[in-house]
Amino acid sequence: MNPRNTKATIFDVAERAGVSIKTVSRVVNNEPNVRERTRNRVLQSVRELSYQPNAAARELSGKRSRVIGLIYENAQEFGYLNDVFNGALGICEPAGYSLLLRPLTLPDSKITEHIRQFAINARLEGIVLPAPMGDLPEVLALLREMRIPFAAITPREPAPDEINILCNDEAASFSLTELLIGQGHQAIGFIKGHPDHGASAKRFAGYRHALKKNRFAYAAPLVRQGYFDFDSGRIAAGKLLDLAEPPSAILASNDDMAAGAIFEARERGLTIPGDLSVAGFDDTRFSSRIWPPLTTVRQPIIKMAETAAGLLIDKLNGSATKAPEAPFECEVVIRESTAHLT
Amino acid sequence: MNPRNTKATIFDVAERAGVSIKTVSRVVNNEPNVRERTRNRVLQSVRELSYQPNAAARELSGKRSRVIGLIYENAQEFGYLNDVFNGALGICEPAGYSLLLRPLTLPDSKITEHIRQFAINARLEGIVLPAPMGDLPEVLALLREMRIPFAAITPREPAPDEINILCNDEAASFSLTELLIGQGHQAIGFIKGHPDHGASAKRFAGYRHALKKNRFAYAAPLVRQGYFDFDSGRIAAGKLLDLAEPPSAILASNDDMAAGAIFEARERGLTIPGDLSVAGFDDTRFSSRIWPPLTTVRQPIIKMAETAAGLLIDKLNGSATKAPEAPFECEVVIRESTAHLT
DNA sequence: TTGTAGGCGTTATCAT
DNA sequence: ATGATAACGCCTACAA
Repeated sequence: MNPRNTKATIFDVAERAGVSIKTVSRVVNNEPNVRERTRNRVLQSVRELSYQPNAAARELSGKRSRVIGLIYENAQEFGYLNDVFNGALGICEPAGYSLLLRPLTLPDSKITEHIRQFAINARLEGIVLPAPMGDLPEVLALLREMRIPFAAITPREPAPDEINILCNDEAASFSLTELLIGQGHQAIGFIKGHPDHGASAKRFAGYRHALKKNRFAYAAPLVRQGYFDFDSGRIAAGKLLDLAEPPSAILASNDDMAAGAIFEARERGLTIPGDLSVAGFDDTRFSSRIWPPLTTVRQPIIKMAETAAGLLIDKLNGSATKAPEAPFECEVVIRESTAHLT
Repeated sequence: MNPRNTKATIFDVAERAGVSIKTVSRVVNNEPNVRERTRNRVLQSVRELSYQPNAAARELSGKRSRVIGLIYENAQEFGYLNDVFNGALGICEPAGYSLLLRPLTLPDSKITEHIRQFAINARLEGIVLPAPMGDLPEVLALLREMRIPFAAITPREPAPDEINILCNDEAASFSLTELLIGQGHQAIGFIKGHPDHGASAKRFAGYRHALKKNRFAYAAPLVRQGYFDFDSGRIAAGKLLDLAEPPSAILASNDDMAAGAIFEARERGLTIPGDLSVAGFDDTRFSSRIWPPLTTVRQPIIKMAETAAGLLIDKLNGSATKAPEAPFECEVVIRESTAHLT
């Protein structure tokens, strides 16, 4: 297969092409001031020797590590993370960047110190911040202070000159709520997400807007606080079902909590969706595999992660800053956990 | 906090300690031949300047990249991978190694070429192979050829001088089968795992041994092939339930397939565990969250990954090769998806 | 026990 | 448009 387990240096290429190493360097790094013919000759040699620049030498000399970090909340839904990993990895590798992962356990009072050490030790050039990392003010402040470019995936207001990827959570939540309303549900419970996550507010807002538009009175008891995890969804659903007039449908701010709600309902002998409709948010791998399959909202997470990594790399490479991305579209996925009120 | 975003070089430390850079190098790398007093003086300076050796320079000069790769099957069960990541990451970081992830999609006819490129581009010093990567002969052959040390997490025979981490799958499968037998089940269906995974054979062997020990006749129709994924579990369960004399219990070789079996049973209007008991293997995050919660087997995956990474690093650091690890213990977790035959 | 010189493969500077 | 040469920070000989 390969000539030899990689070895060719810039000198080999230069010799073979009959030029100096500096010219090779110019070509390899896409610098100007190389005659077209020369460039081609060098490129040819590069191919023939399957030359790969030595990253260590590059970094030592040029100051660029070509390493990007990805910090994430450890406890989190892995379906989301897996998509983020795949998306980011798929972009970084071909672009010649390494992606280093760093799980963090929240809440973490020393989070800035942890990130600082990570950034220094790994010589990070940039950082990808999947939700909810981009929602933490102290993290953003640290990165700005350290002047490390980052790309956040979270529904916050895009700060000028900063990369931010988001999708239309709110519109999707609105649609989902209207779906439930259309199915005849009069009392729709809502389980809020973790208050520190930007998405929580958006999803709640969509719910409220749908109620208002359809002239439903907002009933505070029908709204419960959750924290995006299974157990909190279970507890919140329990409170909802304990109500004198319990809702006939529950909209949870993510699928983990929706699964918890279904679990709780089952414990009480309720049938889904006969006695209770349940919908979630995220469309994780398991959303379609629990019984009944969950009505939910699918975000194009892989694409969002790809875009985040891509824009970050563009920035690191000094490319022109792209126009701010429009929000990505979410898609409502209707399955069997919701049904018409009979 | 930090004096300055890291900068001190070996020269700064040498000057401050009044020694040569070589002496500093010796101290930093724990080499012998340094007087105790001198060593302390150097260490002191290192601390005062919060000196961190420049990784790039180190690699360029010393040939060591301190990068470890982790290749995994992309489609795989997340819960397993998440534990593997956390375990390996938790060991690598403090030891001064970077862990680079590389998802692979199986089957992959060019897998050796992909791994070769990954190893070369990332300058890997070693590789961690979670299941089922360590079950692929061509992968092992490649790594041996390239002389890249690896640590495999899979139930294969430990080759001499190679690191292999495993747990007693077979014993656990045996226990689980006996549990079902003890519950009065006379016909126990079995869904085999992917034939290319080492664990599949072990788990099946445990099932057969339990049958034999309890003087159950082995009935081929009760054994179906699966591939560790939800759908294959669903299909296999369907065939079992189509039998003229269907089993009253099904043991699936992993939880994904067990979930598929439950799903299929539900579709047919069966009650779990009333009409059918179902057990799995892995205890993923969702095993306890589906309804009913799944009886399964828990492997200490995090510890196994930690051990794998730890032994690999020891090897890379030239430490004495540890004695081969004893298999890790699995634990049967009994939940509501299995019950006495009524 | 400690220090000196040379080189690792690139990029940057300054000529030409 | 191209090239010679000096960094970059560390480690491995080889001396002392």
